Parts: sequence; structure tokens; C-alpha cells
Amino acid sequence: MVKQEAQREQTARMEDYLEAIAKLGEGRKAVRVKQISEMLGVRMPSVTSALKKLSEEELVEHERYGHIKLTPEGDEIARDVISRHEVLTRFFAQALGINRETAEEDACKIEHVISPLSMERLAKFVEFIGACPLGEANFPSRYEYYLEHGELPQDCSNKVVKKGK
Amino acid sequence: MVKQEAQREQTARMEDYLEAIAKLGEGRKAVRVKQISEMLGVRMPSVTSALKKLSEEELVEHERYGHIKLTPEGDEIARDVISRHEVLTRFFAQALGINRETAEEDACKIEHVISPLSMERLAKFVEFIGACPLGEANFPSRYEYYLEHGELPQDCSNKVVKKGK
DNA sequence: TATAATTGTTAGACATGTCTAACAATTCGG
DNA sequence: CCGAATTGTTAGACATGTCTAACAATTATA
Repeated sequence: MVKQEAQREQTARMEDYLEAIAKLGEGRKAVRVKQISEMLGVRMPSVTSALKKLSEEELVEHERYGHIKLTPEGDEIARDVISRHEVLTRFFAQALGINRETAEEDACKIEHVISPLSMERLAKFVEFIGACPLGEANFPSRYEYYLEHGELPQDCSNKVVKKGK
Repeated sequence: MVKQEAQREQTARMEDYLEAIAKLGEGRKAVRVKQISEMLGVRMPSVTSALKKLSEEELVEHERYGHIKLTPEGDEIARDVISRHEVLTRFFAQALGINRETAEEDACKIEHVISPLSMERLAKFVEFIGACPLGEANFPSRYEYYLEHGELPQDCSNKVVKKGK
């Protein structure tokens, strides 16, 4: 198996730009500098300057006053960031019961710094939480009980599942 | 109840410096510029410059070639960061089963960006995981089963705890 | 205690990313 | 189709935090 060409490491900020462009461009919509600037809460010259940098790295296609589009490599990085974002958001919202807005905000920050290993485990965890029960998960409901009452549900310490092996 | 005086917001990096000084100073040990530089992986002039900044903000006491010590406010911030660090480390290590080293690394990054709400919930979650079972938690063991086998343990969907109200 | 080794500081360059001000291109409405 | 409004760019300042090189203070040692 051939090793994948190493993705150039991006700063958190550049990942934000790539992510924003990907989201805005969904469905082949034209992406504007102004939209990016609004989405990221920065002024337009900051966007221009980021686009210049990302163009030089061939992660973005951008011509003066013209179209903005991710290259395949840029898109790959953006997809990756977005998938981390989604897993993290689900974790905070569904597993921890955090409101959507805060969950999104935290995901936005953490997506840039978390290790691939933790990311993978968190994804499994979210899957587990979502898949395990029918509607009302065993875990979340017990956890919610704990959050509400500050003490453990009575049946908390029994029914330990034996590890296979 | 009187509102706490707002803690001056610190950058992630300055929080790192405060955290390092707190850890190195544990048990009233003298803290050296060199130790801080090694702990954070930067050169000594970076430390000197950070200390200057933190001194101006009265978070650190530092005299030329002399002692380095957190002020009460600096210590408060450091304790806060450290407690976030510990909760995050426990979460990654104990709940997700991540190796200690990676858990620490991730904690180091995330501690600076996570919201107070998520932090609080994560703390509760870690508490829950630790408190709920005797030795072998219901949740972690099922989760481990899932990690190992890629499918759910048989008893996964029963025994839903009713929510109190 | 004089000198060598170590530790710490200053000065100044550099990288990243932000901003404002000024100007240029594009687009829209009359 | 032309002027006004909008959008985008350039230039350059600024903030944060890093580094190297040179020098200064402290500490250890012969």
C-alpha cells in the first residue's frame, strides 16, 4: 500500500477559510469574498490575503475580482475539517446535551486541534450512542438522570457486559 | 451575590505559560526560565518576553534574573486551566480509552478553546463514568465491546432508565 | 576568588493574520 | 450606457509570539 502524499499542514485559520469556502460553494454556488468575510467575522482584505496564500499553495483557485473555488486538494482538506466538525457537534449536542449553538462553537475550535486518534474514537462513541438504543439510549438516559438528580440511577451498577476475547 | 471581577482574557499561549509556571512551582519550588522554556518547547527569550507581558498584567511576579511566581490572579487562572486539563485528560483516557500521551496532548490544546458549558458537562460525564459502576462501568464496558467487535452487545437496547421530572 | 559554564536578557528580524484607508473593478438602476 | 453603490484589492500599520545573535548576570569550579 502506497503512502498517501502528505497533506500540507494548515493553520487553524487557513482551515477555517477552506471550510467556509466549501460550505458556501455547496451546490456549485458562486462564492464571494464578502460572504467568506461575513462567515468568519473578518474584513474583506483579510479574505483577499488568505485567498492569495491558499492560491499559492494550490488549495484554492482565485482570479482577481473573479471566481473562488477549491482545488481537489483544498476540497479534500475542507471535507476533512467539516467531517471533524460534524462529529464534534454531534458529540456535544447529542451525547452531552449541549445546545446546538454552543456545540457548533466548540466544534469550530476543537476541530483544528484534536488528534486523529481522539477524533476516530469520538466518532465511534457518537455512533455507539446513536446506534445502541432504540430512540432512548441506555447511556444518555442514565446520564440525563444523573445530570438532573445529581445521583446515579438505581440500576447503574449491575448488568456489566462481559468483554469478548 | 457580587459578581466576580472579570478575569482578563488570556490567549492560549499565555494560558500555557501560566499553567507551566504553576506546575513547576508546585511545592514552592523555584521556577527557572529554562524549565519553562523546556516545558513549552520554546527558546528562553520567548519566555522572558512572555514573563514581561504577564508581569505587566500582574499575573506573574518576576524580577530580572530573579524569582518567578504567580500572583493570586495568575494562580487562579492557572488553576482553572489545570482543572480543565485534568478533566479533558480523564475524558480521553478513561472514557474514550486513548493512551495517556495523546490524551494529554489533546487536553493541552482543547483546554484553551472549550466553552465553560461543555467543560462542565464533560466534567459531569467523567464523574458519571467513574462513579456509576464498581470497577467496570456499564458504559465503558459496552463501549469497549463495541470498539472491539464493531457491533453492539446483545443487551444494549433494554433497561432504559425512566427520566425523573 | 578568578574564570568558565550556565542561565537570562536585550535587540531586532520574521511569520501569521488582523485592521483601516485609499483606490479599482464590477454591477445595478435610472 | 453612465453614474452610484457595492464589492474587491493594495498598501501599509499593528498585534502576537517566535527566533537568532550578542551580551550580561549568576553560579559553579579549579
